[in-house]
Amino acid sequence: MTFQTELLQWYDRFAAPLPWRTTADPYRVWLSEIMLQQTQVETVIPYFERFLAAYPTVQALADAPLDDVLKQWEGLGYYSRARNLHRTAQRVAHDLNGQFPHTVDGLLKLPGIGRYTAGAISSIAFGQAAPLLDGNVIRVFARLTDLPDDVTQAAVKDRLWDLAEEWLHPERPGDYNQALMELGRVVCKPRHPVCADCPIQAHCQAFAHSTQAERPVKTPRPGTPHYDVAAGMVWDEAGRVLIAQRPLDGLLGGLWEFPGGKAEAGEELPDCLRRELQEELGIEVEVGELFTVVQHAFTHFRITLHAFTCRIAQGEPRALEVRDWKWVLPDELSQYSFGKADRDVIKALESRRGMLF
DNA sequence: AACACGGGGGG
DNA sequence: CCCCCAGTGTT
Repeated sequence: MTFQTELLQWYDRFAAPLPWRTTADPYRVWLSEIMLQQTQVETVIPYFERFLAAYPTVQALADAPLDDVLKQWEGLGYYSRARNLHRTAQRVAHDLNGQFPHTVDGLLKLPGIGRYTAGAISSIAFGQAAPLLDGNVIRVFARLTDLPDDVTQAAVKDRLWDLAEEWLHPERPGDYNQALMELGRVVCKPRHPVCADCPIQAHCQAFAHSTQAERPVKTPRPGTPHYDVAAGMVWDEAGRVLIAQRPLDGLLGGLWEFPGGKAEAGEELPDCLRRELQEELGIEVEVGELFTVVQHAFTHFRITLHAFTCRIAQGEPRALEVRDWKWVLPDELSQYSFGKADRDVIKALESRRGMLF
């Protein structure tokens, strides 16, 4: 029996009842696939449920303000996904008569849909014979073939894409693709693969050679740099705090923050904060006490965020290097989307306010 | 081809 | 602390 047949039999018996598997509705398949990019299944499930309740159709999503969509996305990361999701919803709703393209080539034209996601939607929602390759499939294939090559190299990935196409199950491409990924998630795991439970163990070259732990081969990534960041909690006479919205492009694009920025080499944090608030908002501030300190790790660097209490000494805020700014009451902060580090600052604010009474 | 882009989970 | 994750877009 071919490994494809055995894999599908296993999938038919043991497939997890994930919320996006209840129907083949292209909208649900698309939404789940965008959320699942670089994000684990367990993390996605609650976001998917909430998002679908807020926006039951692609039309509803297209009609929503981007700020609301970003608020729904808050905490999921890679916020360009939310911006592209919104753009694609508007394209589908307004230009494509509410219908997603069925083919890989058609889907690839939409923002946020690359080779993987186009293959996933095309095969799962529309039954097209389209291959896909993600981190799970790379690992499964690298072990099946006991691949000694570095899978972080583009040429090696190209060969794995060829393999994905060659090995595709023509009658059930969507189920086969999902079965491969599910096998990688629950059995052929990165560490401690459960080979005893593997339905295609008999086909696995790495199992035969006992090299599972050494596959796939990857070049280690370099260590991440660290930065100190100063942020201002600028208060006015009415007890409101100043928040700024980041530009749409770049890190945490479109999210709100307590304004500030990275300290330059040798720069004192209060000096850094005064400089940043002058550059971004055109205000002169008086920097007060250190309110709280938060550690946070991004993919490519780590930060220590130092949040200072401030007051405006001179000037009114202007949107010089920010998309927008607002004075808000502490109770209103929950209406805006923030990155994790700033949410930790807000958490410290809430716990300290509770202690006052 | 290399890099930017979040955050949570697990060893 | 490290690595991993249902990748995409830009340069």
